[in-house]
Amino acid sequence: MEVNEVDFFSAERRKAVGRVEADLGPKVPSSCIKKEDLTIAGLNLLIGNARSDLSTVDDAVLQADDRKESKSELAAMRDELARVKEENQKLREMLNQAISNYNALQMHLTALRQQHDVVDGRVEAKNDEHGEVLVPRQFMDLGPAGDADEPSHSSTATRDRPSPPPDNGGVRSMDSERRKRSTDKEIVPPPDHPNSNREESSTEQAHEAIMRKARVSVRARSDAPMIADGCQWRKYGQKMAKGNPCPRAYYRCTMAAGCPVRKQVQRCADDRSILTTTYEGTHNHPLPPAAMAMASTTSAAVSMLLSGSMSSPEGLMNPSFMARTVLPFSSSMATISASAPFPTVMLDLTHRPDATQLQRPAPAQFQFPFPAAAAAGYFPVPNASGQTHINQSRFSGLQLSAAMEASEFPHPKEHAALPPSLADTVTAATAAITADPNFTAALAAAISSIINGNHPATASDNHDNRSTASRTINEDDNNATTSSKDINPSNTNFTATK
DNA sequence: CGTATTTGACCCGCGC
DNA sequence: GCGCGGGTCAAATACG
Repeated sequence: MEVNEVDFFSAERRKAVGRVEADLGPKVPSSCIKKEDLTIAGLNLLIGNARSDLSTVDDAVLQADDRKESKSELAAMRDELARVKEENQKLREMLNQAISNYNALQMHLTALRQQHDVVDGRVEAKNDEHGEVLVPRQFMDLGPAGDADEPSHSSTATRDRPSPPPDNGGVRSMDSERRKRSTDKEIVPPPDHPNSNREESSTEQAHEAIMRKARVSVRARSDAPMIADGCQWRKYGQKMAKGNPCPRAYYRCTMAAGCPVRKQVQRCADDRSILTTTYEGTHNHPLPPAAMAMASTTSAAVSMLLSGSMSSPEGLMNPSFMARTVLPFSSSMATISASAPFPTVMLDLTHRPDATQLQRPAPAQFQFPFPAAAAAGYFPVPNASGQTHINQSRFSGLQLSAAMEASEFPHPKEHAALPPSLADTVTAATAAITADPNFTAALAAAISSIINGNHPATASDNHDNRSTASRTINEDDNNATTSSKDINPSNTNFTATK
């Protein structure tokens, strides 16, 4: 009887393991790359199946665990269970690897679509030149390609090449962008397009508008003027913000001409060792691995916000739902705010880990702490309403060596500004967090899993950045030097360290 | 000399 | 309509 039970559960486990292995074979990620559309759906299915199978394994283990007591083969069963659990753990790691690959694949898909859209945009622009389809500039600005053909980019580049004469009545090109941005707040549907489905384009407009405006904030302790996130930035402004004696600095991504991504960096008024970096926009160019964390996080967060704000904010922002789904454990914080003016995700990396977290073994998977009671404000966020606070992971507990950080980001000029003592482990941790694709994968995959559960169609679509369409200006301006700088893509150290 | 940063001016949205 | 604050521009300046 006892032996039969063991055999039964072992058989069940083996069957499940077999299915998981079949699903998660090492060829999964690469084989899925070939067909974009099939890739996302296929991986989603695989991940879902794998999760289901792992649950079966868990159940078998638990049931066996319950029944084994007082049996004569207790010791043998324990050994067996230990092996089962170990195998189970390995399978989980495989699943996480698949999820990471899936996420990387999504980013790859995003890049491919961006390139595709650039081509489309140019084709469209060409048609316009021939007068077949006259699309008003304003429409172009409001369209899905919005960011890419923003006149702002001409102004962005005007630093380095002579500005065209202000023949528009002295209104700077950036002003039209600002007007457009203000229009975006109301998500005004675009003027009729001869070949467009108004409803569909309206939805796309809304998605694009939110994508464009969504922000990711990172709070981290750092003495450096700016955290290293793998991207190249140029400072274009600084302002004193009300209520904070520390100036706020404005940076623009210079890794590619016309990249719409910007960030603001400001020290916390209360604790000046805390640096708050707010990212806005979506990169219109492929990113080095070290820079994909923020981009992916932004994209995933926006997807989440989209799926929630568009249909069911309560459902999306239900902490227990998210806790069940993706964030089973945790200690420091991430905040997701869908409230005005911009949907914002804030990651608080300033909290020291506790001992248990430091001691916990670190399987290469995302384990975001997320107590259900984390609904009340834990750290100050401008938007006080409609927030969900997510207690997040042991990322804040990363204690990476300064040497690792240095080797990770050998080039960006911002590093030159870092204090000579790179022994600031918090800075290193921050950099690691923002640069670690595993973090990206963890957060993005977690968020994507929610999205896929609620809105299967939106997860990958929302990564679709069409902002590069019809971007034709200043492709060769001053960014050549910075963009040519080699960002060391090898960040496997972080994975190994964790 | 080319590039990046600084900084005062400007524009816009918003609240009153 | 006006003032305030946020965000950006672009000439001046600094830097390598």
